[in-house]
Amino acid sequence: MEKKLILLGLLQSREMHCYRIIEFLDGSEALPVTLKKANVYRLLADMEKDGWLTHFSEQEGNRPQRKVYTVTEAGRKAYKDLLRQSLSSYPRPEFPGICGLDFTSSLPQEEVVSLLEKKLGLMEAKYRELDTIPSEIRNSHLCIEYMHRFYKHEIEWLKEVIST
Amino acid sequence: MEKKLILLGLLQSREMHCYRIIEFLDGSEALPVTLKKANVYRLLADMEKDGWLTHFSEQEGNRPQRKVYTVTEAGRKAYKDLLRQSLSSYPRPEFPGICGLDFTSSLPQEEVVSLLEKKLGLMEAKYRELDTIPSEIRNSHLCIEYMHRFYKHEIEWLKEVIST
DNA sequence: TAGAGCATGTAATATGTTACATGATTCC
DNA sequence: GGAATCATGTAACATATTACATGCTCTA
Repeated sequence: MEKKLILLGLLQSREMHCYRIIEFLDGSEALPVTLKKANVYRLLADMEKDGWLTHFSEQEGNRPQRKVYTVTEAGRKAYKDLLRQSLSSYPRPEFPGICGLDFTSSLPQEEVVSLLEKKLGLMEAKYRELDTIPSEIRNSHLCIEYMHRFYKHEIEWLKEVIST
Repeated sequence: MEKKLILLGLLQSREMHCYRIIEFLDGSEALPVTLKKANVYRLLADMEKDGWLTHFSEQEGNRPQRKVYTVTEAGRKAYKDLLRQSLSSYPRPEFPGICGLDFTSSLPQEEVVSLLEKKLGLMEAKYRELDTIPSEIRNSHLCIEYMHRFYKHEIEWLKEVIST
């Protein structure tokens, strides 16, 4: 469970409440998996139920109370286990984006080309976004570096496909 | 919804009952998304509820009855819509497999290397599997060709990472 | 002083997976 | 003739997303 791994990793660097975590992650387009709000809430609750986290409540002014989570000893153990598993296993990657390519014969050629050009534009936007991250950061964050390269190949490939 | 697209594509080439579809897909490791049994059953039922499919029942000997699905006119329309959307959009790809790489500093270096070598082995197995598919098939199925290349880059990259 | 939007979260729903059920058939 | 396994599917559970709720604070 990669998402739990990420959350444990973050919370070990500093304790946070859920909203803060989401703020943190939602900004970063550079994350290799999606982590949406409601899901983060549930994951934290689950991990607390499993004894990996504890929380204390905090209140700022009249704002709603919020739960600040901390990693427990069991949580640090679980983190290492998850990490070992993540590093040694190879979950089937998924490419929903390319499923359509096997059915292009159902549409007129020119339409396919114009649709794919739209897709290409979206890819390039993503790439540019990662490309603006300074390379010293990319180099210290393998995930970002990975995605940077991925999009590059992706774009090359799609261009090749379009020109056929 | 890529999965529905794939199912509609298949069923348009020939009508089938669910078990047959699963047989068909489960063999092919070359599919770009996962499609598990129970999920296929649900997706077919959903699409029938939406009027994209109809079925008639069939029975062979004393075997359990089975539903043979056919694509309706509305289904063919939906198929084209899904296809257009699939070709023109670019859903965020996910790489759960690499999340761990940003946390390698939590484990001793040698352990990380040996864990990653295990991962590498799994990648290579996947690659070889796709590599045995004859290249004329790969060339006519862009999805397969795509994945073939993907794994190749993936392997190169991980080797590079390990050697650092 | 009303409406926009932040801060914080829950509920309802959709999607996907694992485990179980059940009668034939085949295999030893 | 009992054990595996094929053929067909359902039910229970796990995971993830979208929509909604609610009380502040700021701005026009």
